[in-house]
Amino acid sequence: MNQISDTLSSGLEDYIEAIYVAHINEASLKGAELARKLNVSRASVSEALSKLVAKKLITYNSYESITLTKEGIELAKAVYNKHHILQNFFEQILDIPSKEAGENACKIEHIISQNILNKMVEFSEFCQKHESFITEFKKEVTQNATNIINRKIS
Amino acid sequence: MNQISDTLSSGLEDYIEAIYVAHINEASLKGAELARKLNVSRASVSEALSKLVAKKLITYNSYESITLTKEGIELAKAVYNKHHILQNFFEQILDIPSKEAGENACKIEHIISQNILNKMVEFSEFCQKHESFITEFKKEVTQNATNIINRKIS
DNA sequence: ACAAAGTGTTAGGCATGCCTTACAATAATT
DNA sequence: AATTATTGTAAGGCATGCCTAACACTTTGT
Repeated sequence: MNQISDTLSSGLEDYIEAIYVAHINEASLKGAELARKLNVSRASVSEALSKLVAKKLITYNSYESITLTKEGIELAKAVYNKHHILQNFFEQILDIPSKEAGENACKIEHIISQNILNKMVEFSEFCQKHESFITEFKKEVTQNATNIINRKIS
Repeated sequence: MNQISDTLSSGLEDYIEAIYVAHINEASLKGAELARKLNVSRASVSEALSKLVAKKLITYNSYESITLTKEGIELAKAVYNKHHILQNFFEQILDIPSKEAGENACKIEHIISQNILNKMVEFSEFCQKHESFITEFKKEVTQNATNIINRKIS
C-alpha cells in the first residue's frame, strides 16, 4: 500500500545489505556490480533500486554510484547486525562452517524475531565466559562423528 | 517446471505440515477447516491442495477429508521434525516463550539447512547432560533483565 | 572522435501465493 | 423434501521478485 513503509521485503533487505557492505568498505557501488554480487540481472537491480529510492533509503542516479541515506544506513545496519548475530551463533556455538553459516544467516535474518537474536547474543556471551563448555561440545561432536564413521566401517 | 518435484515451496510445506498434524491426531480434516487453521481463504486452500495432489503427496476428493500418501507422510514428517527441533532449541536453550518459539520455527523450518538442525539437536543433548549450564544461563539472563529494570528506575 | 565495452531501463513474461466475488455442489437441520 | 449452512471451485486481481530481449545511454580506449 504505502511506498515509504518502514519495513522492507526480504528481497529489498538483501539489496540494502549489500549496499551497506560496500558502504562500510568505502567502496563505490554501481547497479551492475550489485547485480553481480547478488547474482541477479541488471534489470532486477534497476527495479529494486527504484523502490529503495522511493522509500528514501538510498540516493541514486544512473551511471553514478549508490549512496545510502541516513535512514538507509540505520535500516541497513539493523539487517547487517542480524546477519552477524546469526552467523556468529552458527559458527561459534554450533560449529557450523563459515560458508554454510553465512548462507543460512542470509535467509533467516529476514524473518527471525529480535528477541531470539538478543538471546543468541546473551547466550554467546555466556558461553565465552565459560569457554570450556563449547570446547567440550566440539570435542564430543567430533567424537560422535568418528564413532559414526567407525560404525559404518565395521 | 516439473509438477512432481521432490522439494516443496514453503507455502506448500505449511499446508502439508498442517495436514500431518491432523493426521497424527487422527483427526479428519477438510479444506475449509484447513483454511481456518492456516488463516487463508478456502480458495487458496483449494489451489494448494490441487498442487499437493499433482505431486502425489495427498489424496483428496471434494467434500471428503484429506489423506496423506506414503510419500506425503514422509515429507510432512521431515518438515514437522524441523519445526520441533527449532521450537525445542528456542524454548529449551534460548529460553524463548513457547508461542514466539513456535512462530519463528514455522518460518525458519523452510529455509534452514539440515546440518544446522542436526547440530542443534546435538547441542541440546549435550546441554541436557550438563543441565547446570542452561540453568545458570537462565539465572544470569533474568539477573540481567533485573539490572536493566533497576537501571531504568534509578 | 568514434567504436567497443559497460551500464541502465523498459516491456513483456513467468512463478508463487494470496485475495474477493460469485457460483456450484454437498451436508445438515428442520 | 426443502431450506440453510457448509464446503469447494473458477475467474479475475494484486503483490513480490525474477527473467530475457531490446534498446538507450555513458564511459573507455585507441
